[in-house]
Amino acid sequence: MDIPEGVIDRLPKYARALGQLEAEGRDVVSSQELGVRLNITHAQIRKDLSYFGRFGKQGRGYNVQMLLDELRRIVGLNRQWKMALVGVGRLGRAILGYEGFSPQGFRIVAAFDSDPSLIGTRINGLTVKPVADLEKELCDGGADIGIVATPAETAQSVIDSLVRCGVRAILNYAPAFPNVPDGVHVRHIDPVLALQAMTYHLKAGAGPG
Amino acid sequence: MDIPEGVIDRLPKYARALGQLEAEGRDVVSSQELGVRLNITHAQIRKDLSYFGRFGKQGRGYNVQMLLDELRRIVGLNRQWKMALVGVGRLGRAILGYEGFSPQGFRIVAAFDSDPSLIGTRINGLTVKPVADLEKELCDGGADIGIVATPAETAQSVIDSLVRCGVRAILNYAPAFPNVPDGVHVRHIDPVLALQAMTYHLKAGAGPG
DNA sequence: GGGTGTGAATGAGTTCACAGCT
DNA sequence: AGCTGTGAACTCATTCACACCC
Repeated sequence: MDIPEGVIDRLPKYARALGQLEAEGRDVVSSQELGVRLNITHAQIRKDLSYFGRFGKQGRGYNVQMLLDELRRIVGLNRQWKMALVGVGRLGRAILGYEGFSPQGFRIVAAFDSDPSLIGTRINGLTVKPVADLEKELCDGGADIGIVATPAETAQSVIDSLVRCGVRAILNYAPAFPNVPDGVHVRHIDPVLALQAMTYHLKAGAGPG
Repeated sequence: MDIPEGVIDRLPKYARALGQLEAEGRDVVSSQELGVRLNITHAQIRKDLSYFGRFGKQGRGYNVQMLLDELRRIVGLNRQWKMALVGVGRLGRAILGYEGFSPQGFRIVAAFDSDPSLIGTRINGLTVKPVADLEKELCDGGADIGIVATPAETAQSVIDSLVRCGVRAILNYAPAFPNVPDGVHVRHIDPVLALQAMTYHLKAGAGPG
């Protein structure tokens, strides 16, 4: 069975909202209420969940704890993921210092850079290694996910290296669109593109859209 | 005429690629070649551009400089945009220090926080102001775009304030999905959600998808 | 009554394929 | 020959609406 990518994108949102509901001590939630929290229609939520099973009770809704457990299992949030960071410039250091990853099970276990003045330095408990050693260090399954925070010019070769090491998921902060083989997933974090997509609407006038 | 959002998202990518081609000294480019650079089909590119006009020459392709100018005009990249940052914690300071905005015409002109120990301090040439003064400071058209880097709990109220000041575009780094009126555009930067959407595929096995 | 699960209907977006220009 | 621009075909995703269950 093939699940639309849009569905996959929403599952973590559901999990996050359910985590909040759990923290609020709620036992049960309806697709309606979940939808209001996330700006998603209730029909959409039920349809999405129906790809994976029947988790609700008619007339009642979903058990918060149970649905949260199911979603964590489906999305793969019930384990630790090891990440390798490439590029320890200004942006890379901010990523290393970000406290939001580890509570969600994402841990940066290696950091690489090409700048000799950075190599060997310790940042947040991690020693920066030369990017030339990336494949040597990582190809024994050292990381599940790659984070690329290099200049655009080097992103493709870095990603090629990561892919050769079996990395099949890449979070790309570089302003570039590298090619990857089938089965490798890339997500782009690009605030400038996000801003530019919005300026189109700002420029166009006050109307919605 | 109503333009699909996916088209709007791709226009800045075209502009970026054309900027690179220009820097490489290229005069002409085909939809085919542009597509290879961006992992977008040539039919898609031609269709996207056709929403706005006829910019190419059959048998030849697109004039790089001319198409770049047109796209900049369409997307609104040919002017300066003023942004207000709310939340000057660890993440907010990284955003203030990011060098990628100003070359693209995006300038942070104000920074707000609720932490008394931050208020009044200068960061990157900007004095941090109390978030309580946001509407007073901004409602005279002080900013076109809001950047929200607060905790999830305060994101909604901050965004409400920004919207009351006429801000119609928000770049949201907070892990929250606030409600905004029609005509206000929100883009979410959420690396954890991006990672979680990928772990679904990692967990599922080695196949593509 | 209230809310789920789901086939059917609708809608949106992408790809095809080709006429037409250079 | 080469490449654009675009209606038509098609694929994919969302919404509707209702049977069914609590």
